[in-house]
Amino acid sequence: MALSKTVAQNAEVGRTGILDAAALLLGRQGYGAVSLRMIAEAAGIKAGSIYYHFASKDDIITEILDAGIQAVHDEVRDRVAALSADAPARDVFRAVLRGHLCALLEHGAYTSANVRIFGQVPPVVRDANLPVRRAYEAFLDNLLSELKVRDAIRSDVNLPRFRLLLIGALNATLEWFDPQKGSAEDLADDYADTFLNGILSQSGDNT
Amino acid sequence: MALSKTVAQNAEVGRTGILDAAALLLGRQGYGAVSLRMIAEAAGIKAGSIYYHFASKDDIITEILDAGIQAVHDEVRDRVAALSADAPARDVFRAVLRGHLCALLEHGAYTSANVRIFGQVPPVVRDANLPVRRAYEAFLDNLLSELKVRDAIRSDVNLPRFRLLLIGALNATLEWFDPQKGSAEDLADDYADTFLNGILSQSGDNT
DNA sequence: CCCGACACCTAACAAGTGTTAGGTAGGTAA
DNA sequence: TTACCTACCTAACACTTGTTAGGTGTCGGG
Repeated sequence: MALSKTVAQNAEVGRTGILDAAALLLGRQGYGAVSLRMIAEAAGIKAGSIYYHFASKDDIITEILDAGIQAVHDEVRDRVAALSADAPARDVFRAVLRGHLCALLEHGAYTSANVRIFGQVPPVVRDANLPVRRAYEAFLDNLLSELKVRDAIRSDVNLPRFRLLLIGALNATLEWFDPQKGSAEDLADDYADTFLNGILSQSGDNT
Repeated sequence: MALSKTVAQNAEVGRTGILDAAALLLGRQGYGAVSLRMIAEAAGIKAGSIYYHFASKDDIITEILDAGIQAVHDEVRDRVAALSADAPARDVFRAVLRGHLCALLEHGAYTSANVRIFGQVPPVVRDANLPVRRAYEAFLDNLLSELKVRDAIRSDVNLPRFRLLLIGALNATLEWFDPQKGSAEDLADDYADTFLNGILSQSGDNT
């Protein structure tokens, strides 16, 4: 049966083929709407065959969730590392937002899947994803507190809470972002300005 | 069968009893995880009986989604209307955030349900909810553009985009907010300060 | 040539899904 | 009393779900 290679639209097969197909479907349709038979068809195989590579559906989900976080984490880490050690706070903050948004919006079926389905999966799966998630959060907290020590961020800003605000706003872009109406990097820069400077005009009637 | 009134924990019965039970479950477990039999049991009736009040499961969902948006819209509108016409921009903005967050986090099984499941429901149901959703968005856009005309918001702020950023950040609080660690109003004020002033320190090394 | 190992398939399983048809108890009105 | 309406219940329908057991073809190594 080596002739039926180019089934459907997915050239990749095997373990990674299943994961790729599943991530794509989950990111688009959500956890509950995607069945193993859908994943199998998208990957070009039959439902039962999935169990040769994975022990259960939750097994697939777990792996996708972890890979999703890891992808953003890596992207952000690399972009920040590429800056010189004494880069201005503005540039560091921009790099974080650019990395997160690009990983989420441009590449990253896994990242999209994570943001979309994390709130829908059974508790067991969610818990399995927490360590990777916590690692990324800790990374961001460290980065932000460095900026605070440098006196670039106001001292009255509650950092863990701001991190939640930030990630929430960034992940929400997934619901409406349209790559044809502007790049993810431009959006990131715009968001960065808003977070850094606020929306209040300096000259206004502000008490 | 008038004696089996106080079944389970739900005193309300009939149409609104079903809606209340469904909203509570949907807000906690998500769309895919909640079945009609679960809703029925929580409402103290049997699954088939639901079809006396509703034509389908999607019918229930649609009604809950609409009520969820309407609740936030009303709360925000009332709080803003309670201010004097020439109230400072800061206060108007605070009122918006307080209204939205209180409706979402304190009262409002319907609101929580909306935020949680909107991304998971079938397209037909989502489309049915769009008009109410658009009305709230238009209301916010009007409010923000008034503040801009008053020269309280910087002229280079892209308002529709900022509204998306704002709502995204507010709705995301649902995932982590814990009422025992602080009130929704305090959180709203904190968020308002961040959005209005930004996080950048004035004295810093900012180019 | 034979032997496994690999990567898949077929067919079925029990359980759960939304949904429907038809029945029934209790109250109201004539 | 009779008739009717409301608000439920029972029992089943066709279907989908995750999962499993056992079978099949292909391929490289001995």
